[in-house]
Amino acid sequence: MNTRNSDRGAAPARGPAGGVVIELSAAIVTVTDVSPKILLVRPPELSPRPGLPYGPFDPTGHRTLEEGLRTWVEEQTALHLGYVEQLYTFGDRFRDPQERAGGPRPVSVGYLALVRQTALKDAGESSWGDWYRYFPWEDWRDGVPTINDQLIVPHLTKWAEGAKSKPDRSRRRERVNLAFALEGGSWDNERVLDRYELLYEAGLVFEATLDARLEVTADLTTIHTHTHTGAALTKDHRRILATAMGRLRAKIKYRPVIFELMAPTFTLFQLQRAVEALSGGRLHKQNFRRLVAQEGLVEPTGHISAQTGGRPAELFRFRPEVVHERPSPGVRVPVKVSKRAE
Amino acid sequence: MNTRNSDRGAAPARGPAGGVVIELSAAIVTVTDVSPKILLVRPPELSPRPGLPYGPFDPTGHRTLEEGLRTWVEEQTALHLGYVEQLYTFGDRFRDPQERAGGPRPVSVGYLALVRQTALKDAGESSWGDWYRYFPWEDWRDGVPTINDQLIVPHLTKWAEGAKSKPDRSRRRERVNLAFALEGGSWDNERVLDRYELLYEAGLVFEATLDARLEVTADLTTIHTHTHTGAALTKDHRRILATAMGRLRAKIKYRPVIFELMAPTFTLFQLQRAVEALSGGRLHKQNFRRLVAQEGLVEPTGHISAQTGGRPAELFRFRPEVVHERPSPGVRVPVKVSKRAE
DNA sequence: CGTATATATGCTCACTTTAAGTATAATTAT
DNA sequence: ATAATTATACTTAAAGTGAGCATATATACG
Repeated sequence: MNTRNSDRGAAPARGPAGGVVIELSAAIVTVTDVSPKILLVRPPELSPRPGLPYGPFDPTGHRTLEEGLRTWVEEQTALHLGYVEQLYTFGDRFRDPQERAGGPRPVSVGYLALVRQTALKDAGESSWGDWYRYFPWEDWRDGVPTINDQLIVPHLTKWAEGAKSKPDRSRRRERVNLAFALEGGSWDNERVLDRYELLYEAGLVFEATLDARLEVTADLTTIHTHTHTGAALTKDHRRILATAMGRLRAKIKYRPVIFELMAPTFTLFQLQRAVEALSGGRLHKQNFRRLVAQEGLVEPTGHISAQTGGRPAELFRFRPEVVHERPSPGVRVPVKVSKRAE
Repeated sequence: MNTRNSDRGAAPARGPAGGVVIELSAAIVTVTDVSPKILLVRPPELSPRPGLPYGPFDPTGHRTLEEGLRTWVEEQTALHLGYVEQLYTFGDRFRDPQERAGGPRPVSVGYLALVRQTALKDAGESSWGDWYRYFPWEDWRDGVPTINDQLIVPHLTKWAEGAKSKPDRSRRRERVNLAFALEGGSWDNERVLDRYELLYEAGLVFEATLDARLEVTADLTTIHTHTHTGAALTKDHRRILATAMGRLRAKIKYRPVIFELMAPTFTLFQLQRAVEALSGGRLHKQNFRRLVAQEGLVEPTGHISAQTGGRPAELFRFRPEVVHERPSPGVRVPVKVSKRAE
């Protein structure tokens, strides 16, 4: 694999100083067994942090934005992208610190891409990382992450109370309650971006303190490195990843995209593990099988799996016809949070 | 109001020939009584068709894309935008015919904006148009539109059978069935874009035949003007509007955005009419009130409305607290299609 | 004044869906 | 053998949904 960060090679789309340059960035996701993975590339010279792969948009060569994305991804990696979906276009000033040095304004069109678990090794400049390494507070499969109660919620509460005006305080408090399921609220696993932005604003993620330092208005008393609130990525790539996670978590509920990540045949438990990995919660096993069966999402192959300790399971395959039968076929399961050790 | 199409005035973001220029286009939506409205501007010199308002993105002046949009909209119109949401970034080659004449590649970041029904008259170069004028096949409030059965479905079926290869035919047939609820399928009011793209590919909308003519590969035997399949808009603006409609129809089901379009107080029937207008279907009145009540979306004001023939109705207001109580508060109503005269 | 008509609102009821659990089957590890 | 592990069938209580009936309060019009 030869994924390269396009800091070298963006020339075709680079405008004049004061101009605009369009990047196409990709959150390329896969799932191996119980772990959701994101493709990351080695950091460019300036930054010690890894980042999402991205490439330039070539207005003379690329017929569409998506074609542009597919082209450079498949050129630079051995990956064939299956499902591809545009996420959001990011254009905040200084999302790339380079801009401060007089570079052009980089506007990034973010994409979500799904690839099946491959035998690809981490090679060259790219590697697969568990996405909860960057979002530890999002993994509720083993109960509420300790970091939430012990670090994040206390800090966010303090941050909320630290606002200057009273309405500001109340607004901050409400945002924190809503995003982190305080005061009787329930955890919404799709609000990944909301939560990241709160942490950013409160200075609890490394990117925030770095950006603040560059603005020379930093309050350096509360620097938190990646050891506390997940590993950092370059520029605003963690924000893009948050957008991708939220979108994917939402999408599996009403479109059969989960099967873009599965092998051609699979056991129901493997399917459940994949959904749980992406959703960050646990599912009720018996209800899960009833659901996928009665939604017509899968059909039995007749074969049974190689045993993995316990009664052998039947192998299933995706039923593509479901798309024509139901209005919005997906794994519409209530992702329940398991109470842990308490 | 002084909305201007930015064909005049896009200079700040215009790159060199072969470069990229970023436009910010807005689907500005409101609802008056029973009619969903979209803000349109007078066509630029070249086109006889109206279009969405759009303006340039100024990389030196605008801090964020959304700020850029708000800035030029509020400069050029008297409108204060309330809810604003990024939709999609459109970058297909030749989405603007000007590009063929050697202009820069225009990439358009589309936004959905909601404004309350205002007393604003159609004035100057902009006007409010009922969005079903451009999508007559989407309005099922009085049963399935005649155009669907009498014109669209027969033509699309013929188009599907006209594909060269057998798998192509089958793919086309499936897309048509799914999008237009054929063969026992149910109408999904969110698939606005899917349907528009089918009509475009089949050459049933005016834009398609125009674009084809410009490519000089047109089959001009099947030109359909706006009288048959809705009025046309400039460039790809009908596609952008389709995206906005689909997104809005989806969003009202799980976010209380409908209240961005209502007056501060309203009767439940007015609220129902607004939802029906956007959704393009009818709702069961009694269940609708039960739903908005038990979801906690509204609260009574104690006042009653000025009568409009019939028993006076109580006035309600939005309950903003609902956002903190439920995971995804919205008007999650089954938009049923009323069977008409059959 | 009385009747038709229109809208508003409360309530019932059958049916479906959902969350959660019990029970049992078929395998591996020790 | 026995414990542990995974698979799968079935039950049940609670909640939600779709449809309709009944009644209340207004206007329009003879």
